[in-house]
Amino acid sequence: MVGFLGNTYLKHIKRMNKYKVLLVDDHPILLEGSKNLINSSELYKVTFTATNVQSAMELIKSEDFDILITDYEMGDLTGSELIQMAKVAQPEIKTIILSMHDSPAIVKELLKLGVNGYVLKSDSHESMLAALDKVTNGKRYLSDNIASILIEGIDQPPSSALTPREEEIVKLIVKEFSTKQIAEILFISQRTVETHRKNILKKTKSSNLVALIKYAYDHKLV
Amino acid sequence: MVGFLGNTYLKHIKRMNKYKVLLVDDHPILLEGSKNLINSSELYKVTFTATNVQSAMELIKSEDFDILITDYEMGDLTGSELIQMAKVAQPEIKTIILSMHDSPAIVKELLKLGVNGYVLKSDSHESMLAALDKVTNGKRYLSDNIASILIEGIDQPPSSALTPREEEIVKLIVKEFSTKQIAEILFISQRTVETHRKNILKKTKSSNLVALIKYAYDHKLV
DNA sequence: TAATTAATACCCATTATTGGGTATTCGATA
DNA sequence: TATCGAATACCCAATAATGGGTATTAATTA
Repeated sequence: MVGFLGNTYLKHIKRMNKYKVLLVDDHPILLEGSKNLINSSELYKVTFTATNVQSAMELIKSEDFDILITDYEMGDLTGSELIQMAKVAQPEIKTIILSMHDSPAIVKELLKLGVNGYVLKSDSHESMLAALDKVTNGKRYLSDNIASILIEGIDQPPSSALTPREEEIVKLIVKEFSTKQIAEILFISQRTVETHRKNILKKTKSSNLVALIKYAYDHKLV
Repeated sequence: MVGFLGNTYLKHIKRMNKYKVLLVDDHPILLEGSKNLINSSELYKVTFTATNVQSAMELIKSEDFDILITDYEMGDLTGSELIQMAKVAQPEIKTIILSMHDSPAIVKELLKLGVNGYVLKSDSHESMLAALDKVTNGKRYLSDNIASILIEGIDQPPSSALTPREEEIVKLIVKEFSTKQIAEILFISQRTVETHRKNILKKTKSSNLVALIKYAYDHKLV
C-alpha cells in the first residue's frame, strides 16, 4: 500500500484511513444504494448523507469532508449552488457530480465552476470509484459519456446561452404565465417582456412557443 | 422466526432461504446500489441484474425468479412491456416498479397491468423493503407518494380522454406546427382545427398552449 | 477609457391563439 | 329508429404572440 495515490498516503493515515464523503441526492433509495457502494470500498467512507441542498449546506458548515458527491437536479436549489457554497466553506474539498442525463449547457456550467469529477448515473459503478481515485489524487475525472456530451456541444455557437433574466422569464413562461402576468410579477413593462421573449426565441432558435417549451424541457429549465 | 410472513416460511426454506430477485434499471450505478441494499436484507437476494429490457427478457426466459423489480423508463421498451412479458413467462412472479416520478396515467396503466408493488426512487429505502415483504406475502404495496398520485388523478371526470383525432392534433401541435399548418396537413379547414384546439384545451383543463404541452409530456403524447 | 453586454422600453404591424356560440354530417349504439 | 359522439365548419370578437426595428442606462470587460 506504500505510496498509493501519490503523496496522499500520510494525509490518509491522519484521516483514519478513509476519505470522508458527503453524499447528496434527493432520492433516498438511490442515496442508500450509492452509500453502500462507496462504503464497500477500501478508501472512502460516507460519513454523512443529505436528501436536499439545504441540509447538505448545514452539514458542510459543521462537519469536515474530503469529498462532496452530489446530484444536480434537486428541487429549488441545484448542485451548482451547493458546490459553490462548499468551495467557499471548505476550499480543499473535492467535488463530484453524480447526475442523470445532463445537457451540454449544464455540464459546461459545472466544469466552469470547477467540479473535480463528473459521473452519470448511467455510467458503471467502476466509473464512480475511478472518479474518487482521480479527484483525491488531485486530478480531474470525466466519464466517457460526459466527454461525448461536451463534444456534442462544441458545434453550436457560444452565444446561445440565455442570460439570467432570460432564464427567469423562460421559467415563468413554462409556469403558464402570460406576457402580461410576467410583466406584473417582475415589475417591468409588458414591452420589455416582449423584447425578452423575442431575444429568447432567437437565441434558442425556436420558431414558436412550443419549440421554446421543448427547449426548456431539454435544458432543465422546467 | 416461526411463522414470519404468514405461510411463506416453508416455501422459503425450499428456496434456500432467499427470494430470488431480478433487478432491472438502465442506470448501472443505481442498479449496483439497489442491489447492495436488497442483498443486505435477510430474505432477498438479487441473483441477476439487467440494464435494459431486452437482456432482462432473456434472463426471464432462462432463469427462475420470485420477484422482478424494474424501472419504468428504459429507452425504447418500458417496464410495462417487461412486466407483461414476465407475467406470461413466469405467472407466479411478483413485480415491483421502482420508478422516478410518474404521472397518474402511467401509474394507472401499471396497476391495471397487475403490478404487485410500486415504489418511487424518492421514497425511503424502508419502502423498498416493505414492498418486498408485502408482495411476497401476496399483498399489494403502494408507497404513500404513489397513493397521492392516484388521488390526484381521481378528481378529473372520466370523460377527459381525448378522441383519436384530438390526440392526432395534439401531437402535431407538439411538433411545432401552427393551426394553419395542421389544417393543411390534415386537409381540413383551419376553423375545424381551431374547434379541436378549443375542445382539447377544455378537456385537458389547460388554460393555454404551455399547459397543453405539459399535458402532452405527462401523458406521453410526445 | 472605449467597447460590449444585459436589462430596460418603445415604435410599427401581422399573425396566432383563445373563448363564446351554433350547426351539419356520419356512424355507432342503445 | 332515435340518440349520441366525433368530426367537420362557421359566426363573432378579444387577447396573445411574433417579427422588424430603435434606444437608453448601468455594469462589466477589454
